[in-house]
Amino acid sequence: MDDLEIRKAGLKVTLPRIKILELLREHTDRHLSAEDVYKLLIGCESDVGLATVYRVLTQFESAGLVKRHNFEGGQSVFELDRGGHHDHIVCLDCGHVEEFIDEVIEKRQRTIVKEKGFALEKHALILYAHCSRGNCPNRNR
Amino acid sequence: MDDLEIRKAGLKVTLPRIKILELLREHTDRHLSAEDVYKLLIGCESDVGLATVYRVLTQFESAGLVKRHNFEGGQSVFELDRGGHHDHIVCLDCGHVEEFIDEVIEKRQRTIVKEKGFALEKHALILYAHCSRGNCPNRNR
DNA sequence: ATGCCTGCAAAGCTTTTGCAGATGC
DNA sequence: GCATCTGCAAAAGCTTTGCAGGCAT
Repeated sequence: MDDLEIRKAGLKVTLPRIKILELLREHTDRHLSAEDVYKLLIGCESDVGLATVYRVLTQFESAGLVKRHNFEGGQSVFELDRGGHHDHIVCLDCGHVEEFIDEVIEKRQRTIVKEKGFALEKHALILYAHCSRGNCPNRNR
Repeated sequence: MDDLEIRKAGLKVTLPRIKILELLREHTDRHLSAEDVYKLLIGCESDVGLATVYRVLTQFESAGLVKRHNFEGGQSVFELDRGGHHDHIVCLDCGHVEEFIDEVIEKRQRTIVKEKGFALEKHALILYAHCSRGNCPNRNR
């Protein structure tokens, strides 16, 4: 089914693209940086260049397959775009990402922006936190 | 009075530091990148190196005089830290920054994080928007 | 006088780009 | 077969660091 999504995006179905999409599907618990994807591909015996990873991720972003986020720490991270908007809780210890959406917050945002005389385009809400009691369920990185 | 703040931070009172603090005070409507500060200093006949700007801003950040934000676009931007926490509305056209704080949103955030079993450390909420009807009051950059 | 600061240049990181060869369609 | 894609290497931004001289105290 990966093929179809890639094809729909107007891109040729190549091994790097299939692999990268696959990886993103497998890691929904933690958003991956380009470097992460690159290392995972190397571990998978797949021989893909870092430049290609960046190119593919950027293309996927343009195609709406993927969303790019700028969490703290310089590196961009990527997640599969499954349509619905949501915000993020990021664990500062393990990088685990939890998604949420809260209508109360969404509504307040719209109200605030309107009050100030702006037209809201998009927003980024990231809650930096620690997994409960230090025993992170996902403690890599 | 700049002198006092710098001294309180345990830093020597030097021209670059005074100038940079001064600039940050003058530009509260738009957060400045290190590059912005550098260019403004050059325009002010002050001859300060870019590396020094970065160093001073980082020192100010450690001292709690300044806050660093990662808005979209790779570059970090800096604002004077006047104590209270607040979130930001950033105009995508002109870079104008409006601050706000909303207790409803703050409270919801705490609730959500607790529900998910995390301990909130901090958060970043940025609303990207357009100034009303395209006639940005501040349309530099 | 001493130790902290500064400017310059060089290096570090993440990300992008140019190009020749490879591959999908 | 042709256009698109890939890997490599080089380059491009932003930021940090090493070092020798300069300045605040």
